[in-house]
Amino acid sequence: MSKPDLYRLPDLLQRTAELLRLSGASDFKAIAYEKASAVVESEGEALRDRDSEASLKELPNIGSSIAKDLHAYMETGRLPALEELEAQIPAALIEWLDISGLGPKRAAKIHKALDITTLTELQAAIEDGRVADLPGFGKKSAEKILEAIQWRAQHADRCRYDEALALAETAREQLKKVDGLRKLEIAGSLRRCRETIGDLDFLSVCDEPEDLHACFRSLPEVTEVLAAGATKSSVRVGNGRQMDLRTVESKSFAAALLYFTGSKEHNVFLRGRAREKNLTLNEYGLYPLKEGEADREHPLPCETEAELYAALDLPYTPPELREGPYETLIRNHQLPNLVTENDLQGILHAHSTWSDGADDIETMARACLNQGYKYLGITDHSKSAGYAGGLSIERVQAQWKEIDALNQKFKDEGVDFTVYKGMESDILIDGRLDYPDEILEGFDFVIASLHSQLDQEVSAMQARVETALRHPAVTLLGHPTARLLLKREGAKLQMEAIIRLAAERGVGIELNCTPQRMELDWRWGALAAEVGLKTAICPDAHAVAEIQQAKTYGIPLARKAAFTAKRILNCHAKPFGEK
DNA sequence: GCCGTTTTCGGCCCGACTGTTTTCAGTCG
Repeated sequence: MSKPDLYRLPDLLQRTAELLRLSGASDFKAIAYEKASAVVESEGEALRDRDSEASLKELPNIGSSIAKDLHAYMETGRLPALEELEAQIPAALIEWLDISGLGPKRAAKIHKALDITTLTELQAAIEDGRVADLPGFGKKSAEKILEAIQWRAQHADRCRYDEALALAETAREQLKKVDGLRKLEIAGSLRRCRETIGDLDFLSVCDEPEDLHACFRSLPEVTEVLAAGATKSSVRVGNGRQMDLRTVESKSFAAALLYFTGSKEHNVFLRGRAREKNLTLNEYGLYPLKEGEADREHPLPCETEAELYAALDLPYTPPELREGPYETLIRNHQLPNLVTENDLQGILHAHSTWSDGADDIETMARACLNQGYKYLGITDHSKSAGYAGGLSIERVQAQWKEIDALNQKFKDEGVDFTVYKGMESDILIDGRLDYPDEILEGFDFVIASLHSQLDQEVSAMQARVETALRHPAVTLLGHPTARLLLKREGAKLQMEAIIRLAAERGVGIELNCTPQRMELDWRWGALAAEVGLKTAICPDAHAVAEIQQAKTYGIPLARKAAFTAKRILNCHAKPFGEK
C-alpha cells in the first residue's frame, strides 16, 4: 500500500477542529486539534520516522488521543476522529462558518432547531422569519446573517495586496487631516505583507477620537457602517473590504500595534512567552503577574514594539515574519537579516517593445538609471509566445546588437550602467526551452517560465518543470505556478521537490512581484532558506511605470519569504558573477 | 484534548462590540 499523503494531514486536523466546534465540543478541544495541526505541519516528512503512537506522543501538543489518531492515519490514510465527526455533521454546514457574524455556536443552534444544512436553506429560513424567531436570535441578527450571505455571494472574501495598499493609503491621507491625530498605523495582514488581504486595520492615538472616528465612518469609500463605538469603528468600503479603526491611549500604542498586527498565532506565542517570564500581555500593555493577576498599576514602560520584544527577551520580529514557522528562530535570536529596499542594485525581468513591452530598451534602461539602479536585465518573450510577440532567433540576434550598442553608448557617456541580455523562455510542453542550445548560451541569463498548457496532470507538469531546471542555460525559474491571485490557481506542482532541485542545481526561483502573481509563494520561504535557494526580485515590468513594483511589492514579498540580500541575485553589483 | 518545578484536576490569551437580554452569550480579531 502506498504511504498516505502527509501534506493533507494539517488540513484534516484543522477540519476536525471546525467540526468539533460545530458539534458543540469544548472550544479547548478544538484548539487542541488546531495546535496539533500546526505541529504536524512543521514536522513535515519527518513525521514518517515516528512509526509508533509512543514516538508521536513525544511531540509537543500531541497527547495519547491525537497520537492514536495520527498513527491510524499513517497506517490507513484515514483519521478516525474526523470520520466520526463527519458521520454526525453534514459537510455543507462547514460553509456556514465563512459567513461573517455566524459562528459555530449559532450555526449549530440554527442547524439543529430548524433541521437545515445548506446555505440556500439558511437563506430561506431567514427570509421567512424562522431564524429570527429562535431564542437568542432576533430580527436584527437574522438580517445581518442574510446580508453576510448575500455579500459573500457577490464578492470574493479577499483582495490583492496592491488593492488593499492603495485603499489604506487613500484612507490614511484623509484621516491625517483630523486635528489631534498623533499616531496612525496600518496593522493587520497588510502590515504583515500577505499577498491577499481580508480586512484592513488602522490603529491610532488621537486627542479627538470622536472626530477621527466620524471622519473614518464618512470616508468617501464607505458604503456601510458596521460598528460605531467610542474606540472602535468598522466600515465596509466599495470593493467589499471591511476596514476597522481603533483608537488607544498613547501608552498602549506599542502593545496595541503588536496585538493588531498579529498574526493570531504570533500573539498566542507572545502571550505564552510573557507567561514564561511571569508577565502578562494584552493590547494595552505588558504587566507583571502578581499572585496570578495582572498588576495593571505597573505596566512595563514599553514605547515601541522593539522594547516589548526586548522585555520578553526576544529579538524584534519584523511584521512579515510574524506568521510561518519562525518561533524557534525567534526564541533562539536567530532571525535572518531581511533584505531592504536599499539592497536592490538592479532590475531583472523586464520586457521591451521587442516583445509585449510598452517602452524601448533604452527608455527602460534610463528609467532604471534614474532610479539609482546599476543594471537592467531585459527578458523579452521567446518565440513560442506568439501572443506576446515572442522573438525569432533572427530577432534575438538583432536585439543583442542593439544591447551591445547601448552598453557602448553608456560607456562613451561615462555612465556606469549595464544592460544584460536576458530571455524569458517558455517552458515547452515537454520541458524543453524555446531555442537551440547555441542560442541559449548567448544570453547573460535565462528565466524559464510556464505560460501555457497549465492544466497538465501533476506528474507530467512536474517532469516538465524539472527538465527545464536541469537545463544548464537556465538561471531562474519564473513565476513557478503561473497562478493569478484570486483568479487562477496555477499549475499543480510538488513545489518542495522543485525548490530542492533548484537549490541543488544552483538555479534560482524568481520572486515575481507583479501583484497578480506574487510568487514564489512566501510560504516556501523557510524551506528556501534551509536549502539555500537563490532568487531575484523581479518586477516583470512591461513599462517604465512598472519598474517600481520591485520596491513596492517585491521587497515586501522577499522579506515575507525570509530572504536575505545575499541570496538575491539583484542585490549584488554583479548579479551573474563575472560572466 | 493537552499539560504540569505548587496542580493528574482545572486551567487553557483576552477585551470590545452587538444584540437580545435585564446580566450575558456569541463573535471577532
